[in-house]
Amino acid sequence: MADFHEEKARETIDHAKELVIDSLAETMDLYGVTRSAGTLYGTMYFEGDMTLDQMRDELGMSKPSMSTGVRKLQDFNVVKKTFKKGERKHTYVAERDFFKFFSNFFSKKWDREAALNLESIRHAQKELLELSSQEKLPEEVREEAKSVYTILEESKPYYYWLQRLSASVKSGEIFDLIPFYPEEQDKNE
Amino acid sequence: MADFHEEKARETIDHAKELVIDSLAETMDLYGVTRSAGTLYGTMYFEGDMTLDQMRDELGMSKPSMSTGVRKLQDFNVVKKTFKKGERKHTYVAERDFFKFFSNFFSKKWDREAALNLESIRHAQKELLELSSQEKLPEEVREEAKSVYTILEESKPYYYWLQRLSASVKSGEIFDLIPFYPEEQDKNE
DNA sequence: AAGAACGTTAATTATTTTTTTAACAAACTG
DNA sequence: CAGTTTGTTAAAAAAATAATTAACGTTCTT
Repeated sequence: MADFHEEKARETIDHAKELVIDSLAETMDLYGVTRSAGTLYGTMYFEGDMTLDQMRDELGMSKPSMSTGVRKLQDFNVVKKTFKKGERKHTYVAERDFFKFFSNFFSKKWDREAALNLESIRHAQKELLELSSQEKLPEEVREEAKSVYTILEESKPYYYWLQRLSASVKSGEIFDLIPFYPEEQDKNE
Repeated sequence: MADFHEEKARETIDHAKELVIDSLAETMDLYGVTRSAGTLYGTMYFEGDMTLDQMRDELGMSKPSMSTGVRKLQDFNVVKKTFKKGERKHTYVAERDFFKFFSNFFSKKWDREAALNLESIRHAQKELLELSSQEKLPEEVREEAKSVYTILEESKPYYYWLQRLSASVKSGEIFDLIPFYPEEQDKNE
């Protein structure tokens, strides 16, 4: 009888976890992480260190799926390989501090966004500049080239800002500017 | 002969735009926006107000695709419907200020993340609390329930922080904390 | 050194997502 | 008010993504 209750209780705990795992997965889906990777993350979040085999058992999926899922999460900087003494299988651990999750995840994305777009802007402006110097071209075309050049130039401050935001998030400075707890007033105010 | 040069020049301008449109699309892909929606955004970014037919012509895709693409971008808060006098067709405009793009896009996502997870945590904790009060259960199970409850409780500050970050981004306060231009020193420093 | 355990890669299959064509509904025009 | 034009919804086709099984290479064990 106690076993029956105990069994039901364990199911309830698992259900509670699943509720949260699902919403974590949906959350990550918002940012373009697939639901299954999100579910894997959520599972690791509650479970702690896991081997690929444990993940397979827990999620009822194939091992290669776990392997690729883990790598994807590593790419997002939210899962790390751990070294567990005397354990032959590789173990992985999910970042359980959501502040660090946020830092790792977004600083990576933002850095990439800035690098990617600044690079394409650089190339585009180079081409446009060559046009502007060709005096044979009709004024209208040169104006158009100049105009696009300017639009691109004016977008640069955003990417520089994004890089600073990323740095602020990486360094933790952002948590001074916007503190964890509201009562933790900004010292500078 | 001038026409030839002019034609080539226009192609070069288009190519320059495409370079940037592609990287904008890749950027948006980073955050889970499909490449085609990203390309549509990029096109609108350079083009300004556009009708669905113009988009179709520009991208060489079907009109329903444009319709759904535009709606998706509207859902992300980065495209708005515009009212153009004497124009029967609907027109849409992309947010060209990347700071506003950032604000609109991420505040929406972050608000949703917080709401979603706080809600699931609420439900999960309710279930766990009921277990904790059942004194018949083995100590071990009650401990487990309590432990999961605590983990969830401790994650809440993150979501509250995320809501404040979102508010800060929505209000523009973030741009005081992390200024557009580095030389624009924080007044409070 | 041979065999087993483990993880990854490759190829195939399955599933999901996206795109298109076709049908429809609403709003405008004369 | 009949006929267009415009935009969206629905159904079908196409394309892209994800998952599985099978094969492989590496490392550990004995």
